[in-house]
Amino acid sequence: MESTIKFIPIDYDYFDFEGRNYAKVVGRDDKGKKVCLIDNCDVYFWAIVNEGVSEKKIKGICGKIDQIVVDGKVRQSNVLKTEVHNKNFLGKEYRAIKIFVTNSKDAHNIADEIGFKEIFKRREYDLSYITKYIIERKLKPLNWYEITGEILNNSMEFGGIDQNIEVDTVLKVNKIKETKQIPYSPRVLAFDIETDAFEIGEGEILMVSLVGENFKKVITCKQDSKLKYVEKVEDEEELLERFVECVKEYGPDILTGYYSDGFDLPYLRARADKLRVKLSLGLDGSQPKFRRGNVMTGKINGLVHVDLLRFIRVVYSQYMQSETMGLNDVAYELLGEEKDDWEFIPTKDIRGKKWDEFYGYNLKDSELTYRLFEKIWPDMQEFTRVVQEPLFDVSRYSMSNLVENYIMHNLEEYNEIIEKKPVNDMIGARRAEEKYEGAFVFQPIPGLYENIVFFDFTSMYGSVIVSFNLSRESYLNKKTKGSTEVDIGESKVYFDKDTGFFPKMLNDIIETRKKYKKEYSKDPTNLLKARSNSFKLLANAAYGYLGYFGARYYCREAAASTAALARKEIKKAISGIEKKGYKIVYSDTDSIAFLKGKKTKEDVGDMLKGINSDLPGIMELDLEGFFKRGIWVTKRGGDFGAKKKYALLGEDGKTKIKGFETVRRDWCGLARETQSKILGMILTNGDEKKALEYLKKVIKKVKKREVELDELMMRTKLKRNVEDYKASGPHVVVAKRMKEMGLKVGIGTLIEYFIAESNEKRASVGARAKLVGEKGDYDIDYYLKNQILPAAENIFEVFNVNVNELIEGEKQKGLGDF
DNA sequence: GAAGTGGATATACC
DNA sequence: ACTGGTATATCCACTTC
Repeated sequence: MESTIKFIPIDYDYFDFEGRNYAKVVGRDDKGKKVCLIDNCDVYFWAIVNEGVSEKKIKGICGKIDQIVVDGKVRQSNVLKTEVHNKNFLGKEYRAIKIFVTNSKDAHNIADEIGFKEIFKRREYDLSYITKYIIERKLKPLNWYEITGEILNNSMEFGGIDQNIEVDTVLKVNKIKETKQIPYSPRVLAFDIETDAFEIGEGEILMVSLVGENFKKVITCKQDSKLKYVEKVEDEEELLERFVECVKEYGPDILTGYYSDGFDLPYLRARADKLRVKLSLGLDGSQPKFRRGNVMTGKINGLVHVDLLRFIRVVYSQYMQSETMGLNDVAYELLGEEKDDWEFIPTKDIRGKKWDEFYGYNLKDSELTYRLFEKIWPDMQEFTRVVQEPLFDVSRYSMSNLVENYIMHNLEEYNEIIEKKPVNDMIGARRAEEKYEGAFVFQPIPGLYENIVFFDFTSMYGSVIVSFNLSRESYLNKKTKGSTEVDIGESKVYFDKDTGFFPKMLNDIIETRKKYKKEYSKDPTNLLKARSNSFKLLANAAYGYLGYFGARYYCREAAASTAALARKEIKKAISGIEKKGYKIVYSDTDSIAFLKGKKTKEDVGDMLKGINSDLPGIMELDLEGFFKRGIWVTKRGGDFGAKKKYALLGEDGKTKIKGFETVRRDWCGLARETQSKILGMILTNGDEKKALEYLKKVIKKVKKREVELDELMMRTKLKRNVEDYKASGPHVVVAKRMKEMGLKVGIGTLIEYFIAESNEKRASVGARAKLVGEKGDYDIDYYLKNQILPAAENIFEVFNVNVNELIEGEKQKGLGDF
């Protein structure tokens, strides 16, 4: 029986039946019912024919290709048919043979059989079935469709698939039609577990919390509780079973956790395996499956498992202040709320009321995760719609992957055949290429400045790429009529005047970003800001993508040209500003700072307009803001201004600190706080006297050993495994010791230590580095000479005050008496 | 044994 | 390995006088 429903695709999967591929798409209808679509699409790849090969010859080749059969271990695969089309490849038209095959997984093997000298390239055999399916059938994630098809009800089709999947309707698709978009909020369930041991599967799972809409629960096999949300079960087996039941009852579209790819989900699975319980969370009754890559990834059939940490890392981390990407810091920054306090103690020592505290802590984690998800969802949704890959993948993609998939899913309108992913030797060759020259950074003159204006180019690199048509497909081997010449230093390179698909697509992204930025200026919510930022990120990543060795559309010349033209344009803007009588203070990549002087804000606005009217293409210079004061300092051990280090006082009274030790987490808290206070005092008062008093107080405190150890801890992240270090800095020495103590240390571990006094006169810093709890008093000399003073030195140097004399107790030259 | 230098390492800026 | 280059600054390990 044929029926038509409204449908929004959420989760994509595929299966093989009688050697063919079928898509299994789970989503909702407009009444909120769960629906699973069964559908398929043509599976094919391309053989691009060399120029000048006759049609007769092409036909002959098609005939041979038609005969190809590949015997695999599991199945036999063969070519179904061939067609000849006119297609573009890197913007150029070719004759191309479309080769239809039985199974997507065998496309590569069949492509390997095609070795005719008339064939110039074989392409698109390296795409996943899901990607192909979305492109072919235009069933894009998180968009609404009208689906016509046959409802499978106790049908024997596909081996009785409809009886083995827990949805309200299973529909075999006949027709897909895009329809009016209606608002959609996914049904979300957040979860979090607490365990006995940190190592995956080593300890017992003590409890698991679940938070959804009007739903909260903690399931535990430990002590019973009067708390309403706590449900006590007999043992761990039952806990796992009950967890699965609760998830099923709630029926989420999305199951979300924080670091759940790396901890919660694999832990649950490992315990289930150990206790011989089936963790059948999948709608088809299957257990979560894990893919081991750089990081582990856990997939559940039919619902989307989202590990919030992965998406936050890629999309937000650069815009966040948090020093760690842990749930506590991230929730505090994005939600203004922290985790509950809870000190981990051995389970056997937890008694009475302590359990209730633990349950509350566990629940809070899920609550924070749930609310973080709500906060981030608009962006995740937006990215998924734009990139057009399943939510599961988009929430985990790296920036380059997001850019690349955006390109791949938008190539159809250019009639383009998709370029292949580079293979190993190609990647090696690209990585071996020399670095090209990057951004321009202005050498500042140290000093305290008043009334500073900041301009910045909106999405500068992106707008350069669009304005000058820089990309792999527009890159030319030689100069042609109307081509753009770019001097990249080592050579001159040329780009076509016809716009490539890459710059065109990038233009769309930049337009979208502008739209959100405008909305944000009218309605300054965090969310709109984040959204505008995420598109800015995508636009900026497009440039990095061009120079990334793993990119399908890698083009070093285009990347180098982008940087070269950006340098040229910002230098032009700088001299334009100077010509109007302003003094430039600083500039880095896409921003310019100068002194307002006696001019008015209107003058500045007019000047900006003038510069904008001369900018090429879509390039745009924007007013970032006015600042009351700003300070630039000298580079340590040099007598010139340090780049990428300055502090500003905004008109709103807020300070903005860049590059200083204050913002570096590998400096101790005391040095950072001291510096931050000093900068604040100097910027707000315009003089250094108060700040110097403050510094003296801090020094006295350090000398008297009145500083808490907590403020003296240094934090450094391991970027490799302990054994792989050639040089052992303090954090490596400490990490090695931690490892000997049986603690888990590896890539990404934040090593915390302080420097203690030593009897040995010339012991290295590393030899004096101690963990909390290790014996030793903090080294007064080290903290003064290597932390507090260096952090203050360059700032006071601006006022000709030498703070180094402070620790000897000498009087100041530059200040006189006070 | 002090001083200087280059490499390794981490982190920030845009 | 999972966007790019530019820049500061530390500590270690080595060389030099």
